[in-house]
Amino acid sequence: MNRYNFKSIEKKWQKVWEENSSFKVDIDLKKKKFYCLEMFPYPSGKIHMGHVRNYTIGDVLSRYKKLKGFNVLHPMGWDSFGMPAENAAKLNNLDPKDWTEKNIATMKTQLKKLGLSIDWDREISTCSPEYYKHQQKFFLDLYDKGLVYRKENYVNWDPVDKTVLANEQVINGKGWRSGAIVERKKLNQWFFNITKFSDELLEGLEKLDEWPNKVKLMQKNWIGKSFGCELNFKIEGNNKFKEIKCFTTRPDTLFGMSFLAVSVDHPIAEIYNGDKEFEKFKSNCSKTGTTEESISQAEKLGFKTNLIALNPLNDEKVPVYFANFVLMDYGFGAVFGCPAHDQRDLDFANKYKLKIKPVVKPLNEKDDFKIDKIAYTGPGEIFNSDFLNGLVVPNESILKTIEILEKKNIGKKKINFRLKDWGVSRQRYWGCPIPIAYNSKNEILKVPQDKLPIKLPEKINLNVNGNPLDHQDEWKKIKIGNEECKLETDTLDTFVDSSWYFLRFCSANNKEEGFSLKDIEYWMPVDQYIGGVEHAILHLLYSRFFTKALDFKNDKFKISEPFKGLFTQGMVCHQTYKIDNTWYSPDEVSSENGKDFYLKNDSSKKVMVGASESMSKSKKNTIDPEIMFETYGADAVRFFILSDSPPEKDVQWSDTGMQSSYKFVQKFWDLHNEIRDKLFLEKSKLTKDNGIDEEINIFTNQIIQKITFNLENFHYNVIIANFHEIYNFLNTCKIEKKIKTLIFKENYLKILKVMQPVLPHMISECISTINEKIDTVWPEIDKRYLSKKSNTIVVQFNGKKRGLLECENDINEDNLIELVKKRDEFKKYLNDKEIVRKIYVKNKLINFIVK
RNA sequence: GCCCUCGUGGUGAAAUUGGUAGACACAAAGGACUUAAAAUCCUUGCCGCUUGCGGAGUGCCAGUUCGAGUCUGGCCGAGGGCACCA
Repeated sequence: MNRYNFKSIEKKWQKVWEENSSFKVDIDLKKKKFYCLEMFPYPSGKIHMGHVRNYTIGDVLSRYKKLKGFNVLHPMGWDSFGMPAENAAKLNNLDPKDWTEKNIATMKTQLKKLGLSIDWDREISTCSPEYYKHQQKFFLDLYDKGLVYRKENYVNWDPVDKTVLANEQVINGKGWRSGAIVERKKLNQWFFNITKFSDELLEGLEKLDEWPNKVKLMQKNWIGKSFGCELNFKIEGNNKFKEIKCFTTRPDTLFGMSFLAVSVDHPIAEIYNGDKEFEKFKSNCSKTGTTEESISQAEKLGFKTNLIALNPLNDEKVPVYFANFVLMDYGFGAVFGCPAHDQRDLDFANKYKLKIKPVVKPLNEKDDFKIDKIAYTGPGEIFNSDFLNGLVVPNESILKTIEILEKKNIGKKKINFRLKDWGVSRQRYWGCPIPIAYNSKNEILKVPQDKLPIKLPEKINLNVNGNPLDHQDEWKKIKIGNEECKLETDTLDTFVDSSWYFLRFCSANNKEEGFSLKDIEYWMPVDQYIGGVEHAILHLLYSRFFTKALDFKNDKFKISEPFKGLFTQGMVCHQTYKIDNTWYSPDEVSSENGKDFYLKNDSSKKVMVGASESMSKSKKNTIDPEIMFETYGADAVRFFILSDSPPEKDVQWSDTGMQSSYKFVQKFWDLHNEIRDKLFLEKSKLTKDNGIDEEINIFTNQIIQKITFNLENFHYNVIIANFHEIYNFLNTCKIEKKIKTLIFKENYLKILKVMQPVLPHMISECISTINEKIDTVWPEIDKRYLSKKSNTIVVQFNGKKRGLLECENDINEDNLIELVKKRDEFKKYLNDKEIVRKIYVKNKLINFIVK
């Protein structure tokens, strides 16, 4: 038997694809385009299983669409600016550029080994001046449009990475990369005015019907639009502060107000400058901080001021508190407290013995409706509220109240967003330089076009405090007009790099422009974007913003959303192994029975088997893709990574699963060779056999139908099951000696074609061993074979399945009933019984209701 | 606390619109072939009794329906997101 040698055959086909530029594409107006894009990798060193899964999914889709006749753009590049390069370089005295380029070379080789259908002529790397020079132009373009500004403000300062983090990059009060506790620091920073597009970004979500709802919802919550009312409260007790502004979404509960709460960062805090008690309270607040869990448990705390606020509706006087649950950066940093209808306010009121006056009662409640420990936030009607009484909550009450408040000049309608502007300044070397300079008066000047790009200096000393670029005095010098100026030394957040790379792929080799309109008009939007859900907010929201920012004040740019379809794949998990606090990798442990694990080099040491978790270097539960390619071949790895779970869910790596995928490849190859001998060799005599031909026609068309459906719907795990069905069917045919007809041969070719996207190397080889051309056509489905000549009909009595009946196709109800009555096994259900009702579902089921 | 998603055999999972629950695989047990192993193939997989059949069965409890994994309501559990966001 001729064993399948994946090593030579995979190499062979990868070479063929490379030499023929098989996946190189250009605009072809005669063809429909399909732009398939997977999130590009950060070149950290080697690819990991997450990449394998991500790129396999995209590759199967791309190859399928190509066979379907689409002009498929499937590019790859490198998100190559960023801190790991700088940190690694610092540590080992290297240049970030060298480190990055070496990693790219390694990972590119690895990706090629996976057999991806990439147009490598379009490869891009964001750290190359060829890429970032365009980004600098876009920065200036956005600056001209007023979408970029500089302001001094408090920033999230990561003391380990010595850089500024965006709000989104602060997770639980810690830097997303370093894990260090983030500090507050005042700095001059560059901002993108993403909030200008708050509404558009929100509304755009509704049109993205090929995005997972989960992601859309996360973005919606992140943008956090709320509708309410801005209110002015008169303040007594201090000459300087006569008024405090509040934002509320529940103006209709204003009659229930019993205190006013402001943030400790509110301007009125000035009154308490130097007050020891207040300082103590303030530092207490910052201890509970703005960070999650700890805070959610934290008690509601207040600091009573000497100020009095007047309820604008009835001049009722209420106390003013500083409160730890009010944040300065949302609304106006002040809220009115209505304990009856807000749980936080209620907890606060109970603690400080403040009045609790209900003003909303559920319908059908009496006027003595009382609030105890739980605030009432449900629907109902307004009461205890003078001229607001009787309004229906919430539909009528909020709008009507705002109307009334506006008429009385007390407040006005207001829409508030949670979204904040995107701070893009980073005090790092390894990023895109910001094309801005400052003259001696510290005025902001754009770097003129003829001085672009501002290239990063190379081979500089990175082991300095703060931003290495600050120390590059020569590099900083730039002459603008007649003025000696200094370059901005901040570089751009790397999320800027990835906010437009999908446009660059359309014109990857255009030296003059970042993209050409002609190219993006044809290729954009990305038809299918595939990546991890961890980018649901950051990257995906920034990319949407950047696209809208380019579109802003630009009639020629006609794209408003970059990604038409989005698919978020799950993670690759593996069990973890641990002794005490030391992690061990899967190849350091072994097990005889699959339950108890011991160290390989010391079998007396029992290993604790932990939960299956997402593969990570720190837990050492990783499997190296390259070792898998070498052991089992790329096709088998592709097959396995798709097989076990639906792609949107996490998948558990399993050695036995991997081995069985390998076995599938081997046994299919063997079977193929037998089929080739029987059907495709010159000496083989093909016959005609109506029974066999019918059977193979039905099977082939049905399986192609299933595979096509599953491809279109990302049910890739089911496709693998379909492949097993194919093997099982063909193998049964072999055993039953049915592989001998001309029709069989035709069908077998079709079957090979639909298997090609998943197993491109082996199937290409299979097709070439039977001297057939690998054409670019996905087989048509012959619908005649989708409906069978006969059907298995379920026979039910009173809704219970009592048997099956094989009937001719489209049998009419009366004939079917006759058939059922004839059968012995059904007689016991019909004897002495009256048929009350019959439900017949054509070709599927008949249900008798009997008495 | 709020919002979202998901609960199907020993395991990973299938089941386009309500219409044969458990496809396909992994693991296990038994068997066939073989001197043996590998490979391959077959059978079994909840409960009850004799082959055969009957019963229960998709987290739990109700409901709608001739018929519910699928629809509705309530509960329990797991995962994810957001957060004192007014």
